[in-house]
Amino acid sequence: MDIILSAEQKCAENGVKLTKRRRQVLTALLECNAAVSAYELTELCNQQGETAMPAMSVYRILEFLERQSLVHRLSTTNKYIACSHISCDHTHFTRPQFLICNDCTRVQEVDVTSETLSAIERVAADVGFNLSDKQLEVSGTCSNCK
Amino acid sequence: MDIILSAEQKCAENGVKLTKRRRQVLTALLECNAAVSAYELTELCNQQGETAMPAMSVYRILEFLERQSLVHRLSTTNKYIACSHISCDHTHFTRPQFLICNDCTRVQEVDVTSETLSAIERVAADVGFNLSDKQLEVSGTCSNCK
DNA sequence: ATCCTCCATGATACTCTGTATCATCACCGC
DNA sequence: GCGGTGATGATACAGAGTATCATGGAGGAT
Repeated sequence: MDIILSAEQKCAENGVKLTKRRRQVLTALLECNAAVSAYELTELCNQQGETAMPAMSVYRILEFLERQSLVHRLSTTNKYIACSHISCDHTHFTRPQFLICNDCTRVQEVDVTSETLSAIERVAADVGFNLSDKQLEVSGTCSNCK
Repeated sequence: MDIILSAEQKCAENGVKLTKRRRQVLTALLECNAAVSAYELTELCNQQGETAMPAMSVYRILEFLERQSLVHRLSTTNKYIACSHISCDHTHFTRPQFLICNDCTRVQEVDVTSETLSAIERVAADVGFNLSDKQLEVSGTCSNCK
């Protein structure tokens, strides 16, 4: 698991710590390799875990991991997914974009061209909006489920 | 309120009825002129209402109104907003797009060019996704809140 | 080493959101 | 009137997320 090592390093750079509990949550999320809700993740932690993981902690830890860009929160489904760029040195200059499969709930992190994003930005500017959060979440059907 | 008349007409065309209760919910949503949650809308109905409006009914009625394209559901915030095109003959050839203000929660329904949408579609196709629901919800700061 | 402080975690209770289910009611065609 | 169909009422419950206070543990200053 050198993804965890990369994550630890990133945290260190930001002056925060990837504690045992946080590592446990991140590991579980990486292993399930899907978008899961906070409660599903709680169960996953408890299945493999020695000591019980309270849901409250999972919420707090997910919030922490999101601030470190180690996980992403999908607001359309209220689920969380591990960032696919933890171990590479990818920095999110644009916000991450997601394709969500309606059938199997698989999630794919993708890159939308900056032209597309700025096109959306222009439409927003026309009606006086400043876009803050440029994360797009679009649902559809993935290749497996067609 | 000739918006209600237009809504009634649309329903009639689809062979369904805009009952008293449904009209009541739609009217409340139109009057508050904002995106509100199902429970907030329930309260609004009960404030002005003669007979109590149960939350369960509001959920059912919102689902109905959404099928008739009279209201839109914002999945990022779990809120509902009246369609801004009820009384004009606008048909949603593309799915509606929304800008959501983080500060005042104001929502603006906008039109994104079909080129932009197809750019997103292309990115999706590259990784094997078929987009089903092309509704975009992007958050930012509106002109009033800058 | 000891104490203190700060932050992470544990534990509990509660509110808000949404759904399942069954009963009742109103309208419409026959 | 009768029966069928769809809308609404009522209740209970499951799930999601938050508030709050207590406890624990690593690190820093003395």
